[in-house]
Amino acid sequence: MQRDAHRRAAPDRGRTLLGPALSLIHTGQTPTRSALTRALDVTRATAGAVTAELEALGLITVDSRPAGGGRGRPSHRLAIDPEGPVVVAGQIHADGLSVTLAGLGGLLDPPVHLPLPAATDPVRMLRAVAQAGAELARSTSRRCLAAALALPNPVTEPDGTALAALHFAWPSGTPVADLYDVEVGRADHGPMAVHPLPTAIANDANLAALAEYRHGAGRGARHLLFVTSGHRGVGGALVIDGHLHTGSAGLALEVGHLTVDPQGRPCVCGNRGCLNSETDPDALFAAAGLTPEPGRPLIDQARELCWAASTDERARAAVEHVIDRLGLGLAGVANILNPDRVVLSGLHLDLLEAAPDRLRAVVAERSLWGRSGRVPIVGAELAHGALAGAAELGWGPYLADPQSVPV
Amino acid sequence: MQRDAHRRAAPDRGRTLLGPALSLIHTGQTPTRSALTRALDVTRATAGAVTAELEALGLITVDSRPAGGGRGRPSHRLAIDPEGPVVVAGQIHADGLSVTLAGLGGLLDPPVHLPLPAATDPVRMLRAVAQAGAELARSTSRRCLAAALALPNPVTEPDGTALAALHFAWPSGTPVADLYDVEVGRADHGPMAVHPLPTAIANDANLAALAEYRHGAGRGARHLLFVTSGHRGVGGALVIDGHLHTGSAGLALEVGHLTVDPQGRPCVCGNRGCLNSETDPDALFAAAGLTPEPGRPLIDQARELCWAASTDERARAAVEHVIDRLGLGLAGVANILNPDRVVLSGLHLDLLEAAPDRLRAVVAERSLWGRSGRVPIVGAELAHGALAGAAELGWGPYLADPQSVPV
DNA sequence: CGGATTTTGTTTCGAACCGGCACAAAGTAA
DNA sequence: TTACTTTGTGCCGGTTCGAAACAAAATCCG
Repeated sequence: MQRDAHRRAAPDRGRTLLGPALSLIHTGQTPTRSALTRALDVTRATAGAVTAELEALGLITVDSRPAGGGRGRPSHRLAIDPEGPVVVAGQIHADGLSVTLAGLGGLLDPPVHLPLPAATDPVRMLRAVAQAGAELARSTSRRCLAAALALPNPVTEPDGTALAALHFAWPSGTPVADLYDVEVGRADHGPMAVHPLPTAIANDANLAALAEYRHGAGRGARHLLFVTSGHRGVGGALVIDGHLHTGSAGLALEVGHLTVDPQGRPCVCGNRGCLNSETDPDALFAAAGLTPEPGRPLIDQARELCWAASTDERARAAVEHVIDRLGLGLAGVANILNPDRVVLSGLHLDLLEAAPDRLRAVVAERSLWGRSGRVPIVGAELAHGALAGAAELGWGPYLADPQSVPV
Repeated sequence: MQRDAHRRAAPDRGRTLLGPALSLIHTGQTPTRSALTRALDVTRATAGAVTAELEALGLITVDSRPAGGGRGRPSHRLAIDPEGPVVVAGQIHADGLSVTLAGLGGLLDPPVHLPLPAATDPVRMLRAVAQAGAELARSTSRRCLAAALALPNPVTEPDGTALAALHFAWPSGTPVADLYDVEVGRADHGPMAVHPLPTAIANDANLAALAEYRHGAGRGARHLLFVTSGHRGVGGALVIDGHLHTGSAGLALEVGHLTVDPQGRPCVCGNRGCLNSETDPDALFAAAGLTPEPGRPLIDQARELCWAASTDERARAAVEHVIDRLGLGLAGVANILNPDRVVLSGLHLDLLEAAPDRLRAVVAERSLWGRSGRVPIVGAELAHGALAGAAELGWGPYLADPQSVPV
């Protein structure tokens, strides 16, 4: 008679543990109640109550069939509810806009890509993202809880203005957080959306770092240094014990203008040999003595040059030239931050894969403390790191307090 | 009839709030129960219970006479009990050993200074510190709760071994934490000491940063960058939201070998123009075209050179030369960490005071984000920062859980 | 000077949250 | 089948904190 009963009333246990418990399930670390008991260091009774509460909130499901294993009573698998709520995750990048829906567990729907609108002023671009997200939200039966956006520019905190949006000539100080909130408020996200829909924005490198930390190559690290390279230049981010360190104004880890070759190429900042100008596609082509074909995206051609390093002598030499400078920059930052893992993305990931041993050797050579300073350098694992990070940003308040999820 | 009653039994409130409350009183932020109520965001009832518990533990006193002020019933001042427990704080530096007793509130007894023993092997130096501390502990009627030590070398975590103890030729990897614990265990700290006396060690720059954050020039900062220069070279430390960031192995912020002048002076690390070799006393004298007098401590002469900058043209030029390089290094680190305050100590403090505007201008010029990157640069306030930090280290467990203080 | 007002401190009660324990459930091992 | 191991749940109680009423001690103001 107890089977298929109505969802039980909220238990009198596990209120403050809901957040940590959901975060563990969200990152795939605790597939069973028993694992939750150990990870949270609570009694089985408490873990059971927490599980029941999360199930009642419609966030997780408990597998009806036991998952066998060793001796003793088998545990039931806990999983993110595939029909649970979603957030809208968006990204603005040099090529256009990307939008997707994201449930818990780091699971993204296949992203929708839109070309850059003809007018790239802030309001119209943010409106395009908000409307594309609203369309996705209307198309699903799942509740929509938030809309979050990744930007290719530094974002100040706590006011949420964008700085130096080079690609789109946005004025520095554009209040992107406020503008996006307005546009999301105007767009119709359908009857299943929370009203008003909470919004959040952050820098794409920071968000990609957060996503890698929770669902990708950064799992299990304590201090994760993330470095990426793309159209905009070099972006860095630091995750400390699960929290992004964005500095007092959101401007930490802007490592693009670290000097790695005093006699190097000139940079827009006025100096020579910045990490930006020494490890971007132009630097790679210059080192190879080649000129990129006009018309095709520069970043794609640079990646092909990396892939050619195993067969083409000139490509190999160019890759090594750039890698030596990247290694200097990474060692400098690692000596300051002493991370226990470094994750590379973008063009830096292609450089790493072209000559992993050389990059690791250069960094180790410049690390101050020998063995203690030897830090693992690995590649990013997520295909859409910034989008996945935007999803994390949107989910943030609900992961901290699952009871704030509307019924 | 209630006056001078026995200390009341422990109340049924404020157990988990004891630590935060004591920390607030410890840092002088909440001199009254009413301020505690606001700072902890609890009810007056809870703040009152917390206060009573801390008083019962013998850690604080409540002033019997009201402290007047505005309207309404006056509040009673809360203060650290001057007869409360102490910890032994020690420091090993190039000139010798320093030891003192420290109560809560950042209050140090006048330190006792000892010359370096003839034999500078680890065991004998640690024994000398432990015995000097034991003598102090025996001489007081206050209970002694811990012994903590500041070392001039990088200290790895969590194992507590010292690296590169240049001045004393200690082998890299010396297990200082274990050795000090043994020596403290052997020394007699008197009948009022906890047995066995807990011990802790850490790097002096990190500890000085922590002390400045809690009791000195870093009060109120969120992200504090601390940089000091002394006999050993440059030491850095970072406090994030009240916690030291020592990196995954305790080796963060070792900024001495940041390159600030590619054509600069050679450094022991093999490169040229490291922050160490460009801002140490030798660099200052070289820039002035002077040779220090033999016999007198180099650091003292360098400080005198800084003080002479206002009157002596050659000293002024030398100070500005060094300051320009120090500014480059500070800007580089600040661009990575985005702190909201920079505190300078040691010779760097003398440089700052000799030409504060120039140093601030150099850093601002090299900061990436204009106004947003302009960070206050101030001098350290504590006379014995590392010793005060060692006291903080020793008090740490009790600040986190005041109930662990033995009755 | 004396009551009104304001602010602080205390007492009492109850709610929320979690551990301990006993028991039940569901598998494996022999 | 029996013993054992491990997992899940119901019940009790303890700890901790908030709400509210009350009490206390000052200033304000007529």
